[in-house]
Amino acid sequence: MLDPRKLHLLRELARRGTIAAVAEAVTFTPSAVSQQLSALEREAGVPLLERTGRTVTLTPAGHLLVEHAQAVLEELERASAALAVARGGPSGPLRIGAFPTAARVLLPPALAGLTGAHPALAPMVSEIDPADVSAALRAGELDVALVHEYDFVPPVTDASIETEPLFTEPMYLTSRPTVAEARADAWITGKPGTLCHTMAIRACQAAGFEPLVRHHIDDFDTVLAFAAAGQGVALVPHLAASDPPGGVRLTRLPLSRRTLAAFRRGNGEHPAIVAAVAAFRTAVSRLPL
Amino acid sequence: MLDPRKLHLLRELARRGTIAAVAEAVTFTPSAVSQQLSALEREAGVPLLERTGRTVTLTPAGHLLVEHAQAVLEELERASAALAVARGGPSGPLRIGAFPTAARVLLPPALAGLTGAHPALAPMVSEIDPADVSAALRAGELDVALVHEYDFVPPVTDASIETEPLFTEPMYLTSRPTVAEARADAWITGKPGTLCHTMAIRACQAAGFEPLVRHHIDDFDTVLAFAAAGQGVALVPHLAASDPPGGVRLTRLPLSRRTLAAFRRGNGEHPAIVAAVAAFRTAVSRLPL
DNA sequence: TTCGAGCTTAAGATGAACTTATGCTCGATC
DNA sequence: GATCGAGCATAAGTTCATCTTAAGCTCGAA
Repeated sequence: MLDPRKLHLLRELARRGTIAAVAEAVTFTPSAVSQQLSALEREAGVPLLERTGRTVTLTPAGHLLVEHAQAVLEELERASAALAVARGGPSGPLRIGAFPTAARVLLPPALAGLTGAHPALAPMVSEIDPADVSAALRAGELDVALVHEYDFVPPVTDASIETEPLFTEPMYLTSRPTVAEARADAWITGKPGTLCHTMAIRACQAAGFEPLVRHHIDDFDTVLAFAAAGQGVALVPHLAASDPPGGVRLTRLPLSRRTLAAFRRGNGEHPAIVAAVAAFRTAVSRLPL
Repeated sequence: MLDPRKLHLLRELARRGTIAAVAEAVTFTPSAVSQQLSALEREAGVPLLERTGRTVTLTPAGHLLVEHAQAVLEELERASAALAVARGGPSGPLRIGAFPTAARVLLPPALAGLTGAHPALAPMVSEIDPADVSAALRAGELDVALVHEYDFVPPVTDASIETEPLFTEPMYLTSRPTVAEARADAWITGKPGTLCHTMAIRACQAAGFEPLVRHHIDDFDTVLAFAAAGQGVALVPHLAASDPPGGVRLTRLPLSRRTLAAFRRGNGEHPAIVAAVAAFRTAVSRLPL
């Protein structure tokens, strides 16, 4: 019988590309991952990995098996969710990931509602950029996460991750009426690698120029403080723009940001996930949108 | 992560009813099965088995998990079948089960065709009564089996077994023109527990009487020899009735028997299964029906 | 050429899973 | 109503898979 643990490693290899990265994701040594994949290959009776020097690539058979691995792991996830239902209501630890603004604005009321309704539930929050969420979910480091998508930035499609939209908010530009007019300005964006950084670059490119990025700051309150001090222009979402510091003009742009809840496919019926998404929704409904 | 090996044991327990029977089916000791199921229960965090004295019963949660176990094991079966395809064509051992008449009439030409077309395939045949087939398939003792169904005998429905119909043949009665007229005769049926035995009993009950069973014989050639010797009446299928011994009158009845190929659900795309069913079909097409 | 990143293999340690042995519960039998 | 056997659980020990550590190999970059 094929071992789902090995199938999981194979799937991670397909996503991350190197054995070392897989090992880091599952907190094994590369040696262990290598051995497990070799064993899987032996059981499969057909080469799954192609070793060329110090790199590995999946063979067509390897890719095929990844598809099936996906289906197997999804069914196992469903089975676990069904057991959680049988255990009776949400309980135990629930690891929540959230981008910083959500952690500040959305999570406090959501968590209050969540633990109020389900005292046995122990939510644990980690700040995490949306770009890293799907890997963290797959690795089992998170159970549910708040992520966002921007226009211009294609949403990450991952067969093993499912999302539920929560709300949409408009984006604002500081100091200038349009992005095009900020062509010569210094820009304040998120740190490289974050979605916010990508979003700002793409928005400027869409307006026909490459932005001059001077500051990399993730926290929108700090961003606004910098803008108020004349240190540059920035794009901020509605939620972060409700109470701008003095001297900061905000112009609403025809650009929006969608916030979603993400979780492992097959885990959507898990009572803790259901409860968390419900709590997110009621918190959203009380947001100043 | 839930262990599919343990899920398999739970599914077998649901089918067979006792831990001892499961242990026998998988050639473990009852102790091992008991320990594995206890471990599964611990991981599930909810009681799956109810122990009352020396018997175990599945709880509702246990039954629920069996449903999911079924789905998981089916996906694993699919993955294995996909790997067999990737290995390139049918090869290796293929364990075939067949009821005696099929083993004699159908399998010799079918196996000749099969090994002719796929020399790397090593078919291994075991005679087995259709009543025992699904258990043997689930336990992995067989990969594919020839079974039959009778009118009057409801087909065994097993969520983990899939069937493909091969052909239908009429049934014949020895010595008498109708079943009702054999009310007072001595009957020759299959051994108790076999489908043929059940079928004969039910056919007589449908005609309004309980048969007087004197002989229990599975082999239809022997049955016909007994009938020729005046030892009783019997129901025989068309395939076994092509060359009746002298003195045996055969009357065709409005009663039929269906022969099917059975295999584990999810395994239907396995190249060896595909090849075997194809070989069965060509052998059937050359049968005197 | 050297360094480092990445993969593999060998060898040892750890833990899961099996067997054997034993005890318990309960229904059937004498 | 004692005994027997079927059925399950627990304890203890063994075996085997799986992990880590350690070392070696390959290849691209400095």
